[in-house]
Amino acid sequence: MVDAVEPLKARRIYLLLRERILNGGLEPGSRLPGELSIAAEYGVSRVTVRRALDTLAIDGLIDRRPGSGTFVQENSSVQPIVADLSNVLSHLVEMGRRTSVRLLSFAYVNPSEGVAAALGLGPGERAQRSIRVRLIDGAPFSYLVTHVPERIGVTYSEADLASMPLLGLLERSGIVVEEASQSIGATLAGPDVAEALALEIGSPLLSLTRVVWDPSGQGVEHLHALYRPDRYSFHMDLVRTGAVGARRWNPVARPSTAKPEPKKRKAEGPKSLKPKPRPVRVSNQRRTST
Amino acid sequence: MVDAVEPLKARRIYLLLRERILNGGLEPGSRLPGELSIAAEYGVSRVTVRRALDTLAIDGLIDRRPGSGTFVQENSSVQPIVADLSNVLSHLVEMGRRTSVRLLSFAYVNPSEGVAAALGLGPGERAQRSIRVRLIDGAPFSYLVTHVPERIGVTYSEADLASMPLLGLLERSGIVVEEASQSIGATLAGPDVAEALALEIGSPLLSLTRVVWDPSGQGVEHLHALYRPDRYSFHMDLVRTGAVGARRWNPVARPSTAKPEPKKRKAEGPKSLKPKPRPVRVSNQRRTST
DNA sequence: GGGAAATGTCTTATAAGGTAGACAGGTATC
DNA sequence: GATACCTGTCTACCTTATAAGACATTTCCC
Repeated sequence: MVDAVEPLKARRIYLLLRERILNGGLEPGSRLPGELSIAAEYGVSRVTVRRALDTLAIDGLIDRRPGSGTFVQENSSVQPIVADLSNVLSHLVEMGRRTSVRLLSFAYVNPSEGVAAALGLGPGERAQRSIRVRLIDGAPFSYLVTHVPERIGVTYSEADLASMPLLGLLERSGIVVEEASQSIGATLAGPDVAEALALEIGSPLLSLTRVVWDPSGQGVEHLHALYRPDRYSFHMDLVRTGAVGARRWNPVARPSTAKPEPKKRKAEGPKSLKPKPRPVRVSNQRRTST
Repeated sequence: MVDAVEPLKARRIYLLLRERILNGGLEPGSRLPGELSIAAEYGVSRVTVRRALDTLAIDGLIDRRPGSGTFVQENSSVQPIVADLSNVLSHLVEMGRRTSVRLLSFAYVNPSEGVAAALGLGPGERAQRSIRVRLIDGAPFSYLVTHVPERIGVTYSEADLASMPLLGLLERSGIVVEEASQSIGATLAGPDVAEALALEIGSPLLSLTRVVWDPSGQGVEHLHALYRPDRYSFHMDLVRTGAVGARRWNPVARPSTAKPEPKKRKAEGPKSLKPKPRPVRVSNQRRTST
């Protein structure tokens, strides 16, 4: 993993400045150093700096004022959809009306080894694979690849899938859904995903893999989801439990309909990570995509 | 998709392929598509694909056999550390002995507005900022930027921070830690983070922002963490609860010492998402990485 | 008003990255 | 053995990124 080559200075400057804006010391509304200063600081030409600034401007992170300077945009942090982790799925169920779905693919296939094993399928057993894109206000934010055992998949139609959440379809079909296991990672957008989510190839994505079982331990759904981190992120509240020496965090399970805090709070509560809209900006930045 | 400029294709292809090998559908031992296929798939020339493959070969991830093809190296899939989400922090506490820490930065600074607001600091109040990198077996996997109110930060030393988890230090200092709130997203590695984590610039990262409060609602820690997704990921088990019509998922709180499944299971349990590798090979995996 | 400093817009030149194609040689399959 | 497909290698050409300036225009401050 030797980095060898040293190209793409503009991108490097872009990422560097973006980091400084998002997490670093640069406050919203403050002025960046002049283009010549930045160029000198990083040892590149002014053209290169300008290219980086161009990208930042497209991202909406900066405001360039001729004669004055370049300023950090006030509202530079776009609010992503926030999914409460203890409630991910019903969250989507509730969103069913506010979001729309595009069904990109629907077929019965021989699943990959990983999927077959996760669902507990025997060799040669087929699965229904669907690829969907969810949009909110017309803007795509998630790319979902689901696998369902064939015998379960046939209980609903392609049209059903395009209009209802998959989990709802399963339960409508009498499938009892009891347990699930999921893991969260990050990855890059490949060509097809990038196109479906209106992103550049190589943009960062949140990835979630989930397997859902019925009470008998039979896998009923395998989901591989990719989310645009600027439009979707996971959130959870935790409470400290356990005796000293064996303390740990437990997630707070909220009622499915989001309610205000039951607890009193002095300064800033867990809910108010993004506190009252002062004339300033807030901490919990979300990254933009290239 | 405003593509504008699109440089550094080789590196991008490299990262995408690497992602597919490490987390995606490409099984060890399986053959990659031909160089021409890859070139067509990503819309680049064969030379560019070869450059990416060259780097992958240097990384030891692939094995190129003239006449046959390019194959995924058998031992290429590194098992990432899996953090149970309901237990993230104590997980780190337990890991305290197995991992090492490099303290990159330690200072008292005027925090950014976002951090100040999250911690409930008044104007002008300073915070201790530390930047640490955690390594496991000498390999870095996380980049941690923490802010602690100055009056709390002074209760431990710089050396303490380099040797003990921050949360442990806080509790040792008598701080009662009760609630936390965190959100998870994804981003790209900037120059400094890339170097600290031994990554290429532009590699995908898991990002976690957490704020911890004491019982009075006073913020005691603000954490901004970046994780290498190939070495660290979040995992959680969920159970379905609630009456029909208001069903939702609840996280399963496990004992802090990881125990085996209490439940019987027929086919595949939640633990075995990545089951035994069979001697078979899966040929064409289209989807991008996990 | 004048001047300093900032961005916006050019130009010219060089370096680096990427494209297109051809060809050699290996490997597997029928 | 014939064939198809693969990697390895090379050449020539094109496009893009970067550098180093010059110059105009705007804004702000004295």
